[in-house]
Amino acid sequence: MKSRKTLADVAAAAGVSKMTASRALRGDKDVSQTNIERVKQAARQIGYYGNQFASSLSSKHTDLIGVVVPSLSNIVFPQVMAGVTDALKGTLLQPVFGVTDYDPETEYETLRNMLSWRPAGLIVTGIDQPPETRQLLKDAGVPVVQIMDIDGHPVDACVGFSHSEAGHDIAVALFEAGLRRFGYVGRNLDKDLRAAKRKQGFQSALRDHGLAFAEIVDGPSQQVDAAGRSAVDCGRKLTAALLERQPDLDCIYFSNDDLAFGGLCHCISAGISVPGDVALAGFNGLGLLEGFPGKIATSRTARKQIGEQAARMILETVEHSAAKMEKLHILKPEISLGELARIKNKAG
Amino acid sequence: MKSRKTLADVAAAAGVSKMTASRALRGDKDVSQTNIERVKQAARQIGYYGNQFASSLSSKHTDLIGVVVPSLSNIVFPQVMAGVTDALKGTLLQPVFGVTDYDPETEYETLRNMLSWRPAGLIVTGIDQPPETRQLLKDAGVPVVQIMDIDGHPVDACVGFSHSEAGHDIAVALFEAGLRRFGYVGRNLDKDLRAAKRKQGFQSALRDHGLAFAEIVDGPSQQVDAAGRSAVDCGRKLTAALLERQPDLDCIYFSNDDLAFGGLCHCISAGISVPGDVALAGFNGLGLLEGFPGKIATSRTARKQIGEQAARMILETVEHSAAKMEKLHILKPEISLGELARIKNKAG
DNA sequence: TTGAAAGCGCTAACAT
DNA sequence: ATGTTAGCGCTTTCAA
Repeated sequence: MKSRKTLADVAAAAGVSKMTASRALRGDKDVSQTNIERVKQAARQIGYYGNQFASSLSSKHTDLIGVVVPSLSNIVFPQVMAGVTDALKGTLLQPVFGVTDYDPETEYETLRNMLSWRPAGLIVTGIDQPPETRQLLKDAGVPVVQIMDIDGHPVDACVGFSHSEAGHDIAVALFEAGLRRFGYVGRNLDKDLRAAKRKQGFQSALRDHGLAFAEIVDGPSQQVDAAGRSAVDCGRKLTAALLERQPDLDCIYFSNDDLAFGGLCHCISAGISVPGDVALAGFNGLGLLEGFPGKIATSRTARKQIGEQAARMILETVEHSAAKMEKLHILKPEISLGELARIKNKAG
Repeated sequence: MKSRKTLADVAAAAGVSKMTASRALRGDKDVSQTNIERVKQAARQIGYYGNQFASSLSSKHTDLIGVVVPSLSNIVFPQVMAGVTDALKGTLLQPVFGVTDYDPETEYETLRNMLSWRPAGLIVTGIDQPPETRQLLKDAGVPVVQIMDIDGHPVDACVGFSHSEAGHDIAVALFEAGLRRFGYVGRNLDKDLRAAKRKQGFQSALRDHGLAFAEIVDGPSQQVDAAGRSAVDCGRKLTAALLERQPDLDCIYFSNDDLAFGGLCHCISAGISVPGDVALAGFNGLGLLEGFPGKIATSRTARKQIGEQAARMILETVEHSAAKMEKLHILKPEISLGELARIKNKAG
């Protein structure tokens, strides 16, 4: 850290005391108009831009909101981050992002590190942190919002929806559309707990109708490669493998839209009609699906809004200092059946 | 910022002085093994995790690397961020991200704000910052690496490639594959300077062969909507519009892969053979394309590697303190013609 | 409306 | 190997 212009330099240049300079720059009242201008101009002239360390150390106060996400490879999380960023725009707070790679140990370390920056609030993805991490969050002494999942016990506040319910609901919708022979394509389920919950919810709904997945294909849990390949491609390959083993499926549920879209790509290449021969269902409602509108059923998640809402909840708590934060905010995904809806109506 | 455990608490709990506690926690040598353990255990027991403000203020040193990207909606930038994160993993440095929404004013403010955190280095997307921003970067007194573009004058170091050359090169490759009637589909060109450079390079190459775009379609420059829709969808619609006006095109160049993929989706739905009836070319080499391997020609950019390389360059400068940083690192995109290559060989 | 003094929690530099 | 002293640059508090 190179030493640079300090408040003292500004004060000297403006011919006032450090305190007056400090007050003028922060917009404190009780500073004469003359001095405000004099100080601000001096600051600009000598290229002064403050020192957050000194400021925060002295004031015991920061404007940082720590945001922890599992991955940057899945576009969903950058979208959450964008939501947080947008909601914080124009406020004094600013987000600081951390990435865990779906690794609990990394998550713990990331949080410890964030706490050493004394953030004004914390937004953490997921609700199933290990005990030690939960303890860290509880003791943090700042508002904590867990996002994306509500199936479990939040440390404090929580924004998201139930993934097992989401899986359950789309299974019901697909069943009611007349589909009976289900297959499943997933990936990374050992680490992606929320995807696992969806699968489980789906299975439970099938059980209620005396059904089960006819076949399950699981992809590798390794990260996407450097070029970002793989999610769609993986879906394509797994779908090909699944349909080879079980050609008479009438519906495949995927752990997300990327995989489902890969499945669609396979079907188109192989001349399989979708959803006529086989229906495909994914999860998230990504822009990807707009390429073939209505071809893939999905649950549209409000991920950007989740980020916004979480940020707003922290904002409120910080501003009203009293803990008036709502503890639970559900943004339930909306099911979109696409072309299946027509088929369903015809059938019904 | 709530007041929490301090070094003094740890020292008291361990029965040593603050200095010994400080040294023990930071892994300084010249501390007895007994005390190291005593202090570390005391720290864990009382839940101490340091105060970066005090530490950095005192030591005049930070571990922060500021990383500024224009957008989170375009998966390319999260991939760059992932590269930076990976390269910094295991080092003492850590990234802090800022987003500009392609707005120069926001970029300036973001950088000012980052500088108030006295980062050890800065990674900034793009090379065409306005004069005031350039000045800020020059005066920052920390290593600065501009990424993704080398067409211009870097403030200091630079990692990326020439976009005009990239546009030029793929135009040549497509020309040599026998294509002659070119159309163009772009979006956001007023703000995305690099996309504009590619288009310009493409046009220049066409001119060299006495050709020009037969038709150009420009999409809206607004951001993607909340659900992340739009990039692929926009490509689909623009392609439909373009082909309606100019049905005899034999190739369409898109400002990126998302749009190109949308174009492919349109062609498949409309029964247009790709690349037989019309060839499509995009830019980036996204995972998207794996859905229909080889259907879309593209320039594969090494965006994750660019992030990694930029981070490594800053690491080196920081570690060797002397400015031994290489000033220019080119990671040229690799052209992939896909199925066009076969056609080309047949033709040649 | 302004300024002087004190101290935030830590570490560098100098003792011992 | 350990402790003491003196700040880092700012803001809070109190006095004028």
